[in-house]
Amino acid sequence: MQKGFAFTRLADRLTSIAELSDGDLELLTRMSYTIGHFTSHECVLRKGDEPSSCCLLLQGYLCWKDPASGQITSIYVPGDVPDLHTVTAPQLDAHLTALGPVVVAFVPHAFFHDISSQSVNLGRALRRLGMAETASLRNWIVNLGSRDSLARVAHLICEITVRLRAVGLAQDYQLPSPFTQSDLASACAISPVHANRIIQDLRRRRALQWQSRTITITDWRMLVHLARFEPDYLGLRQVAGFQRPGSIPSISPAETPTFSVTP
Amino acid sequence: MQKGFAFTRLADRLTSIAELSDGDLELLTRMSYTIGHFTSHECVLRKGDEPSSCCLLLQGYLCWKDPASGQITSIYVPGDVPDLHTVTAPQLDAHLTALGPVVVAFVPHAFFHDISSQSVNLGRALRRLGMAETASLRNWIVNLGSRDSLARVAHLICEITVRLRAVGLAQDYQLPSPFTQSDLASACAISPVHANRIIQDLRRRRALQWQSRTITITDWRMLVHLARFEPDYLGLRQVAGFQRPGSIPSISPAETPTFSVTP
DNA sequence: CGTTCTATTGACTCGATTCAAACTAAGTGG
DNA sequence: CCACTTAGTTTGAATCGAGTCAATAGAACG
Repeated sequence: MQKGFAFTRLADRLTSIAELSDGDLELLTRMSYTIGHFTSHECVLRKGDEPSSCCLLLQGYLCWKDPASGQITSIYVPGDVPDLHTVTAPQLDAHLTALGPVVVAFVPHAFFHDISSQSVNLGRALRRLGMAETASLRNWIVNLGSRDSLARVAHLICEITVRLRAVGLAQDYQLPSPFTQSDLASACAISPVHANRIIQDLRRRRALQWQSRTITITDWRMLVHLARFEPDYLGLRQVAGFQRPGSIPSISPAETPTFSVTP
Repeated sequence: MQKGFAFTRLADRLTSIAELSDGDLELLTRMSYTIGHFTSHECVLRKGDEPSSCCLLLQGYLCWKDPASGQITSIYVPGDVPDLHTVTAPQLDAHLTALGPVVVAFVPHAFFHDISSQSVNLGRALRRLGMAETASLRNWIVNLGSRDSLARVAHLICEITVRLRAVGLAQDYQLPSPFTQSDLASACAISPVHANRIIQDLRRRRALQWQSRTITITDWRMLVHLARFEPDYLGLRQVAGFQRPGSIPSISPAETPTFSVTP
């Protein structure tokens, strides 16, 4: 992993939700961190911990998991800082768990204090990062509450795809899926058996493939439609294939790829 | 409604999650606001609005409601500021709706800017308010995802009760319920018919009464047990009848009232 | 005093869970 | 490199919680 990788991840993520100046980027390069590696289902942080640094996710997926029920309450992609809130309130009320192999950068709380005091703009960007999280939680409540299991699974896959693409990953609508179907089930609040049936359904509809730990979306439009996915809530400045309300549509239709079904 | 009522509500709420100095309280008294009244199911704010003030709830209940599905994603009690996040990102992605008659104070964004720049302590208290909200959302995901409908309803009632008591209301375990059973159903993601059956079940178990727009909890322990309610996530400094982990139990058992069943 | 909203009840249906078993892929150590 | 072990996926059958529909009863409101 090349030097400055952590910087790139964080810069990409912040840029996806806010405009950063050259000065802001310069501040970000001063980030100090230590690297951590974790294997699937390993706890990066445990309920009750009071860390003095934050986890910047560099590679793989993390999730918050309620220890008592096993319910997953949110999922993170590279560039995310799942425990950013520990800067203000350190105590954790859930396990931060790896979904597949994971690489993180532990960044001292002080860094986030420093950059928000040195740049109003970065401070706001970090607050927006937190608010994007809140919006995402609300959206997930709507999902669990109002959509059937097919739509839930489709929605989760749509969300992960768009978030990966927002930081330059999954450009070709292929995403690593190192997590198990049971993990997916825990996120969608359905049984593992049912999750499997839903995935088979999505395969049968030729919306996606899922093999050798990779999901390949073969019909993005169908998936979006099944999920009734509207990515506004993610707070992203642009989403390929979607127009933000009130902004001038600047993305050509060609940006939404048309897939051929290759068996 | 007496003068300074809005101050009292906000001060009580902030005190429930953080210690405030006399100077902090002095700052709070400088709050300027205008009063608004709303009737049941009326929208206080609508999706897409970009308000320049926040809603401090003085009386009644408010909720965020997803317009498309009708799903309620969170409920607020007096002292709460449901749209505090609009200070940083004004655009709303849901309707803020009254559950029964409501009185709010509209407080300019500037006030919150001012107090957080003038008192580090108040700034942190406001951030904690936001984080209590996030924790609450996560908890609600766990509810929808992992508990059956009886536990969900019981949990919601437990949460509302504890939050009311944290700001000095519902001292006698009686709480106003100006909302309908359908509202409750929308929050718990169950059908109105089923909500009704759950409530009857709770009545049959003699856990509570619900009549003339009032809920009377007749067996708090049973309700807590049915809900598997653990109020840590609310971030309150003290909860009567519960000990905070790591703190010295300072509340005598007598603080948890034993109820006689009065038919 | 009727109109409207809310609560209640029963019958039927269906999506999703559970249980159990078989099958496959992925490690691990001899 | 194979035999063994473990983790993950797939399938079918039985069951159950919750939803829907429809009709009635009751409370609140103008």
